Amino acid sequence: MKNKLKVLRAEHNLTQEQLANAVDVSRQTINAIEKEKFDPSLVLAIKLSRLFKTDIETIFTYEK
Amino acid sequence: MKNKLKVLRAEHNLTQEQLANAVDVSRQTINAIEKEKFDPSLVLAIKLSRLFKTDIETIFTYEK
DNA sequence: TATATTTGTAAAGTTTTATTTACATAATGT
DNA sequence: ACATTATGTAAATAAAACTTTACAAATATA
Repeated sequence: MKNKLKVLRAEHNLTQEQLANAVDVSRQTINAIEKEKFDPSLVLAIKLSRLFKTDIETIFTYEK
Repeated sequence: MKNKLKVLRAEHNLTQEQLANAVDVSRQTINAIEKEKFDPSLVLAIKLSRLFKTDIETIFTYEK
């Protein structure tokens, strides 16, 4: 799964730590998702999509 | 988190097993999600939303 | 250049999601 | 009533998401 987290975060001028705090996870979790080490849980994906006011699938794209 | 899986599945006339096969998980996983024992992964939520041709948040509603 | 901030990463541990096997109960069909 | 199909549930295990601590490297700023 690919994601546009890093770009969205940059557009919103947030550090990984600020974003982590905003969605209640650790900074390392944000970093790991940006680096595509793993996918977020559904709840975290929903929180991120709400924060960035966009659809989950605009941020996270799963092919096939 | 709440979900409308059971209703959607009924509307589409699918058994838990058929739905499980369609989205590549075990029948017990579908049952557990319907019974709200746990939330699906993001990938599974996406697969379900595609199968039922609706948004993730129409199926899964997370409050607050 | 020196300092502070931000990012990348790693290891060990916990929690959550999903699997397999198995069995009991409920519902449907003959 | 009996057999088949569908659902609920449980235990043990595996895999994935996430945490904490910690440190190195990159980037920005004084």
